[in-house]
Order: sequence, then C-alpha cells, then structure tokens
Amino acid sequence: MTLPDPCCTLAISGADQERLIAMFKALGNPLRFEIVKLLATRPGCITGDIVDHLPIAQATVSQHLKVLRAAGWVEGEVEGTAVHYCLDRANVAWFRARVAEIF
Amino acid sequence: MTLPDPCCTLAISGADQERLIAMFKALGNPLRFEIVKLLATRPGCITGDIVDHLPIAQATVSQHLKVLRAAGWVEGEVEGTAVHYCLDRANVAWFRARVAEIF
DNA sequence: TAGTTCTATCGTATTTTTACGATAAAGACG
DNA sequence: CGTCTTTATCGTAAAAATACGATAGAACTA
Repeated sequence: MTLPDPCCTLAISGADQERLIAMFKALGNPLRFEIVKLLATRPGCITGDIVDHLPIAQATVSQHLKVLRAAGWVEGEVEGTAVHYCLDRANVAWFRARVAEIF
Repeated sequence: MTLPDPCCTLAISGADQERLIAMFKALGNPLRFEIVKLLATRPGCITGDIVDHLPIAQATVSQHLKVLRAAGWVEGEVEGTAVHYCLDRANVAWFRARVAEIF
C-alpha cells in the first residue's frame, strides 16, 4: 500500500469540476476543436459557413454545435433564418482561469 | 453566407493540436479526472491505492491509467510488483502553457 | 400565397468507449 | 520450489458517441 501523505491538492470539486470536465470532453473531439478554431478566426459566421468548412453533413455539424453550446464553448445568435455563432468569451475565460489555477 | 473576415486565430495546428485534443479527451471523463486529482494529492501512490479510492474494478482502473499515460497526464514507475504513479509534470506544464497561449 | 433558404431535430446505423471477470506475467517471500 | 501480491491484458457485453438522410419549422422573397 504505502499510500503517500497528501501534499498539494487539485483545487476543484462539485459543480465546478463537472463543468470543467464537460468542457474538456466537448473539446476532446477533432471536429469540435476545428469548429472552435474557426469561430476564433471568424466570429459571427453562420452554421452554413461551418458546414462548408468541415467534411461532415449539416445534421452532424448541428449536433456538434449543440454539444459545444451545452458545454459553454460557443453561443449562437438568431438572425432571421440564420444563426451566427461566436465563442462564449465568458466561459472560455472561466476555463482558462481554472486551468491556470489548478494545474 | 456573409462569412466574416478573419480576425484573431487560435494558434495551434498539426501534431500539437492532436496532442492537445488527446489531453482534452482523456480528462473529459469523471473517473480519469478523479485519478488525476488523486495523483496531485498523493503523488507516487500505486495502482491499488487508486483502485481503493474509486468505485470501479481493478481492470477498469488499469485501462483508465493507460489512457492517461498515453495522453501524457500521468507516468508510472515500476517498483517490484507495484507501479507508482505521478502526474507527468512536463506534459501538464505544456498543456497549461498551450491553454494560456491560445485561449 | 408559394417557393426558397437555413437550421434543428428525429430516427437509426455504425463505431467507440466503458466496464467487468478471468487470466497471465513478474516480482516478493516463505 | 510453490505461493502470494500486484498489475496489465484479453475477451466480451453494455452504453455512449458519432454520423447520416429525411423532415419539420421558421423566416425571408417573389
């Protein structure tokens, strides 16, 4: 056994930990990472632009956008029939701060 | 369409991007996150200690440790029949730096 | 109003992940 | 040597993620 004594801790738990894990999981997919990259470069582009940029069907892109929205990476603003997507700056900043803090 | 002009970029690509995505994916699982947390608190503890700390079977813990090792989050050092696990400090630092840099 | 565009959702097939028990391999100990 | 401890791997079952075509709904346009 020889379980070592506790030293430093990874200071996160509860709801914050779940939120962080969900953000990790969402970005742990190449296509979703690519979407986030595209939105960093082209903030405000619409779903169709993202579809044109990726080798997958429109339905699949829409599903990935839903995951990214739920995790807090992106947000969408409806304008007519189109939806403009941007990075969710507040949540991205929260993520960056947590990573800087705990690792 | 109205594809917006490029502004800032998310400055990562190629092998670095794949490595980062793999680290995101590995930590996007509650049990693996818990293992990393435990190793932060108890560096050098052995597989059996981790098994005692989690509600899953030994074979499953071993599988998760393999994923974390492959992603670069942890490293194991053999001592007799036991294996002592620690965070992979170099890779964790690399991850922290990339996150600070690109987001 | 009828037609077009744009996006989300539904239903479903395929692939991947997660979990387990059983087993194997390697070192310690008598 | 045989036995015990410790951990990784194998085979496999169940659950979740990923992908697609089809469709629905909402908002423009003629």
